[in-house]
Amino acid sequence: MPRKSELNQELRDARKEQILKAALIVFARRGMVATKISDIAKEAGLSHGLVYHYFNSKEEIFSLLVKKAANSSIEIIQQANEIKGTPLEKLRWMTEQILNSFVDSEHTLLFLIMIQASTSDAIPAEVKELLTGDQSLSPVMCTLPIIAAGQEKGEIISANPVTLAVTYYAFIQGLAINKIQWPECPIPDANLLLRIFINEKGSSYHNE
Amino acid sequence: MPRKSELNQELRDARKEQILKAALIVFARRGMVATKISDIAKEAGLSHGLVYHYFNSKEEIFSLLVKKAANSSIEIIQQANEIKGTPLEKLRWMTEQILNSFVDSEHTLLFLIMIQASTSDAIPAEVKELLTGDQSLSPVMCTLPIIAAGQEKGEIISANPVTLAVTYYAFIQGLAINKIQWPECPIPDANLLLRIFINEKGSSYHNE
DNA sequence: GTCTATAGCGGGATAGAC
DNA sequence: GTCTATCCCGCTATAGAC
Repeated sequence: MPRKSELNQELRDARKEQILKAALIVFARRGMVATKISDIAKEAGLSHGLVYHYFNSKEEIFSLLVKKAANSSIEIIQQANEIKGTPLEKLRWMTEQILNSFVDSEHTLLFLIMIQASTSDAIPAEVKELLTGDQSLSPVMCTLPIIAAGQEKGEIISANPVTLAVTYYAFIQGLAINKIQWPECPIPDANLLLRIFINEKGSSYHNE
Repeated sequence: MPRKSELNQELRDARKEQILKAALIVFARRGMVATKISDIAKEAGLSHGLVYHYFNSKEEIFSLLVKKAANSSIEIIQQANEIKGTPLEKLRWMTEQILNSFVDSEHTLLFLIMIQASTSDAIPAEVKELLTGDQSLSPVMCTLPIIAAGQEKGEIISANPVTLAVTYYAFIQGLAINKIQWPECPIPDANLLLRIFINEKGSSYHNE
């Protein structure tokens, strides 16, 4: 492949990234339906016609962002599974990663995109399926084994693991939403959130 | 006032309620912008023209629902303040009320309307002001005195009260969102949420 | 009071100039 | 590759029949 077209490809990819980045901002703040292609174009600093030179439709752009969001959220859980430590330490590490990511707005915005995609009936079915496609990849499902292991070990209270996971993710989603309403809102420490899990009485370290 | 027009007024109000109820359902699930007047009409079982006989615009309908949602959320906090008991007992009562209301879908939907109104830039400023108008009436602000009193008493851990309140409402909002993604999802017990507040003996959590 | 028909406009997507 | 002009559909809101 000649040098020139490689370079062109890179420029093309950079432009696509630029548009996606702009789209992320406006989609997260206005919602998919309320966002006009011209909003994205204005945010990216180019004409609305050019957006269609790089993407086929508004839905395609939104869809790519949903994919990106879903991947990065699954990735964190998988990384948590790989680090060594007790189940509770894995949960703490994961929680810290997520809470830290809220400082950087890009991750928060990706979270909001995912919430929109899963909660709004206005999102086309094909896009929603990106999230529900493989049930076993849902954050709640991926987290269950860690919670169960922690219960086995006595580190985590013996409530219904699904309820615990739901509650945990409710917190995460709620915090992401809060962040957009009130960008300077105080982000709690991971330990505060983990209090819902921790079995104070039978402390983990003496219980084996 | 003659009897007949009183009766007419009642019928008129009932129709308005019918439309509002239908609007609540579709607004919550699709978002304000994505909801068409014909969606509301279809849900209410009448023609789209008739909706305009009772309301002036889509925005007016949405706005009325936001008002209703804001009122009922403030009401719960005020009621919590009035019951007798320790601060923690007030928080428990309030949490139980809210979690119970999630069983009934109308309250959950009102919650979602409020989240939309406060998070989306696509919502007209006049509507957003219904929520931000009096800062001192925000749920976080209303809850701070209860939390502070609980800390005074030693019932509640000595973290930053604003952070605690933000975390608490993040849970609540997150659960409301969860409920629409997954209607049969397990709703946690109030005591599980309250674990973030409770100062158990041997708890080593400190902040600031 | 309730319906159907339609005016009017805004925005997604495309064509074509440069 | 980038822009402007425009097609065309769909939705809000209104008009007017019954």
